[in-house]
Amino acid sequence: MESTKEKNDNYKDDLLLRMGLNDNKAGMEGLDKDKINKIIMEATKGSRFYGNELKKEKQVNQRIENMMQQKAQITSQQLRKAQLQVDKFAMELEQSRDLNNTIVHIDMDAFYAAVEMRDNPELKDKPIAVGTRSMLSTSNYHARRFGVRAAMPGFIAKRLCPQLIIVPPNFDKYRAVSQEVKEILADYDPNFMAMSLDEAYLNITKHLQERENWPEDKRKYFIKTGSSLENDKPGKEVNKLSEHEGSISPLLFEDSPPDLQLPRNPFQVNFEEQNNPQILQSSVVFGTSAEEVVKEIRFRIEQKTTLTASAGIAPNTMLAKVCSDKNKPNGQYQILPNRQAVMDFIKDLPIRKVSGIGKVTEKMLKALGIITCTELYQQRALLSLLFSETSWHHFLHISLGLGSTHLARDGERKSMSVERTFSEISKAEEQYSLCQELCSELAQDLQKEGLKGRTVTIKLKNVNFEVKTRASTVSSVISTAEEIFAIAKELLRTEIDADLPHPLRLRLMGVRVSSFPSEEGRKQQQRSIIGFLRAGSQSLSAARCALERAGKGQCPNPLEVSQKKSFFDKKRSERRWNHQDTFKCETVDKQSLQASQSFQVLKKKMSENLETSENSDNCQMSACPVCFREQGIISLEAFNKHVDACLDGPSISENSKMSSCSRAPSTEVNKKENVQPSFLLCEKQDYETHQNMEITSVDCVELVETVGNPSKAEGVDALSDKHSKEECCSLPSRPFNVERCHQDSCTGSLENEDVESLRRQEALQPYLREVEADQALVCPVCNLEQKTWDLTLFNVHVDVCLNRGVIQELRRDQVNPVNQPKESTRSAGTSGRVQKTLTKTKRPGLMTKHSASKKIKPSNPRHTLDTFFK
DNA sequence: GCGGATCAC
DNA sequence: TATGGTGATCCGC
Repeated sequence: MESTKEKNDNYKDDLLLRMGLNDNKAGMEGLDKDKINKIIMEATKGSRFYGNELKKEKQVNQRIENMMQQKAQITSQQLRKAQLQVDKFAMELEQSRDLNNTIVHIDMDAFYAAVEMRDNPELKDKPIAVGTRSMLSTSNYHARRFGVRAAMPGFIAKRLCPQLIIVPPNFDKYRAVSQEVKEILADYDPNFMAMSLDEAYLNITKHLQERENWPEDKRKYFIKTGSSLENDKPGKEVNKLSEHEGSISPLLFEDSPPDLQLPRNPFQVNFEEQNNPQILQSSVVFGTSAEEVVKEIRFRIEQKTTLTASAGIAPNTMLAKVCSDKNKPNGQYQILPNRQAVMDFIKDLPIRKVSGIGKVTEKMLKALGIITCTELYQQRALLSLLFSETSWHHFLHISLGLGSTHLARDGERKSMSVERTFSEISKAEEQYSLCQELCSELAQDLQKEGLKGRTVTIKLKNVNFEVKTRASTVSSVISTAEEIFAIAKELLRTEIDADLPHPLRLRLMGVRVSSFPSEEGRKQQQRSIIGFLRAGSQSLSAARCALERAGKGQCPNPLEVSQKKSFFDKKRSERRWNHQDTFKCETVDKQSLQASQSFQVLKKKMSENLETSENSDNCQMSACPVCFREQGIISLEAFNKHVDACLDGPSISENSKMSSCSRAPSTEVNKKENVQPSFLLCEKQDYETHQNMEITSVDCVELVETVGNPSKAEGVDALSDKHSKEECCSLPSRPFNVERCHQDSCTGSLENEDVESLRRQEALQPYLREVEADQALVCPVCNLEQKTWDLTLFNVHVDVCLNRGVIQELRRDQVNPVNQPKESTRSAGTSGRVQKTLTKTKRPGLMTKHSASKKIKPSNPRHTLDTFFK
C-alpha cells in the first residue's frame, strides 16, 4: 500500500519517539507540530491502543538497555580486533563496488489521493485522504500540512483537520492507472520490478546504451491538448491532456523544480499550430543521459495519467530509493556513478531514510550516537560486536553507499494469508465461525494461484492489541477450506481452552498458509499424481480430485454456503439490531449445519459411488467418479474438466447406482489394554455449537485420559455410537501398524514409541500415500476410523492428532498449580512442538540482536571467530 | 518449526 | 466509538 515509507514517520512515532525536534513554519496554512501532537495525544491517551504502544516502547527500551550493557562490557582490545576484521570486510566490499548500472526508482506522488483528485475536480485544493474512518492509506499534500498522514486513523485525522475529506479507496481504479504507468516503464526496462501500485525500480543501463545512437525523433514527444489520440510513442502525439482538467498539468509546467521545467531548451521545442488555441501542439526532445531518460519517463507518465511521479537515479537500488524522496513531489535527483558522488550523498544522510531502517532500529542506533550514515560507518566495529552478522553487514553496506545493482526477479510466494479486524468478539462459537470463514476465503485465494502448503498459522489480536500467532505444520500439502479449518480450529481451540474460563476477547483474527513446496517439488508432485493415476488406484484419486473441485465451487460447500451472509454482515446486523435481540447464533449454525449435512450427503454419495465402481471387476483407468464412464488416458486437466462437467450436470446420482454403506459393523472401541493413555484420542463433547459447524471427520480429536477412568471411556463409546448413526458408518477400532500398513491390512497397534518415531520421522511424507480399494482409513493415533476417504484430510487428521497429543502431554506436565501462575491473556508460548531445522537466510535483514555470543561470524573463512578472538 | 518482532507498502 | 491488511525476514528458541 501507499507510502508510509515517506519516512515522515507515523504520527505516532512523533508521539512516542520524537526527541523534541521542531520545524514549525509560521504563516503557513495548517498546524504546527506542537499543535498536531497535542491533538493526537488527546485523541490517543488512555486508549487500549496507546497502552499497547507504551508497552511496546518499554520493550524496545529494554532491548536498548541490554545492548548498552553489552557495550559496556566490550574491551578496547575486542574493539580493536573487531575493527581489523570489519575493515577487512569493508575493503572487500569496496573492491566489489559496482558503479556500472543505472538504477531508477519511480514513485508516484500521493498516488491514491492524486487519482481521486484527478477524477473529482471538486477535491482540488481541498485536504483529502484516501481510506476509512479507522485507517488512512494516504493523504494529499494539502492535508499533510495538518499532520494528516498515511497509517493514521481517519477519526484522528478529522480532529486534526475537520474539513478533511476522506475518500474510500478504489483499488480497481488505482490498479488500472498503475497499469498505464507500468506500460511506460516497460519501454525502458522490460524487467522492471514493481514494488507496489505506485512504486517501481528500473535498470535502465541497457536502455541508455541503445539510446546513445537514437535519432532525435525517437526521443521526441508531442505535447498536445484538444485531441484524443492515445498513442504516446515517440514521434507521435501523446495522450490527450484535457480529459480531466483540460490543460497541461500545472505541476509539471508551472510548479516543477527548475531542473524539470519543460521545455527547458527552446531549441528543442517546435510549436505547431500555435494559432489554434484548441489544438496547441508542441514537442519536446529528450536527451540521451540518464537524467533525460527519467525526465522523459515522468513526462510520459504525466501526459498519460495526469499524475506526477518522483524519481531517483543512482548506481544501486538503495541509493535510488533514497534519491526519489529527495525532490518529492514531482521531482527527481541523481547520484552520479562515481564513488565520490556516492560518498558525498551518503555523508549526512540520516540512516532512517534508508529502506529497511525502521523506527526501532533507528532508536537503537540513536542510543549508540548514530544518526547519519557517516556515524554508522564510524561505529562499524562496535556494531559488529553488538548486532547479528546479517545486521552489521547490512549496516556496513549502507554506510558505504552500497546496494543491489540488479533487480532480483520476483521469487516464489512464501505464504498467503487473510486477516480481519472487527469489534470485539468473545464468544467461542463466533470465533470458530469467523475462523471458518477466514479459512474459506484463504482457500479460495490459494486456489486462484494453485497453491498448497503444509503450515497453517492463526493470528489473534486481543482487545488490548496484543498479538499472538500459533502455527502447525502437517506432513502433506493442503489447500481446501476444510483442510485449513481442520488445523486452524485446533490451534484456536487450544488458545481458547488455555484461557478458560475467561473468553478470548478478540479484535483481529487471521489465518495464513505457508510452507509451499518449491517449484521443483510441485513438478515432482504433479508427476507422481499422474503416475498414481496411471498406476491403477485411479478411481480414488480422481474421485478425491473431483471432490476437491466440487468443494471449491460447483457443489454446496458448507463453508461457502454459510458464507452467503458473511460473518461480518452478521456482526453488522447484530450491532444494528442489538436492541431487538434479533440475531441469534442458531441462525448461523443451522445454516452451516444444513450446508454441512448436504455436503456430507454428497461426499457419502460419491463415496458410495466409488465403492460401487471399485467393487466391479473391470475397473478401468481414469473412470470418471461421477458418471463412471471410462475416460481413457487423457491429461489430468482434461479429466478434471470432464468431472467438472459431470458435477455441473443435472444429477450426480443419475448415472450411478446408490448403495448403502458397506463397512463392517462397529466393534468395541479402543480396548483399554491396547491403548496408551497418553495418546488415546477420541471424540469428546465439543464446544457447544461445534457440532453444528462440523464439516469433516478431521475435527473430532481431543485427548481424553481413559486409564482408570471408565466413565470417560464409556463416553467414548457413546459418542462413537452417535457418530456411527450420523454417518451410517461404523467406527471399528482397527489396530494400526505404520510399518506394515502398506503390505497387510493394518494389524497391530501403535505403541508409544511408534507415535514418537512417527513424529520424529523426517515426515515430509504423508502417513499414507495411497489407499487400497477397501482399506479403511484408521488414524494410527486415535485409532478411530475416519469418515473421510480423502487422503489429504486423513493425513491432516493424523497430524492434528499427533500435534494435539504432544501439546496435551506438555500441558499435563505443566499443570502444576504451584508453578503456573495463571495469567489471563497470555499463555506464554507453550506450543511444544518437535523442532530441529534452522532457517536459511536470503535477503539481508536489519534485525538487531543482543545476546553476547558470536557476534562476528565469518562471511569469509579466513576471518573466523576463533582466529579473531584468540 | 514456532513465535515474537520489525519492516515495507 | 474509534488505530489496517499482506507478505517477508530475522532471531532465539
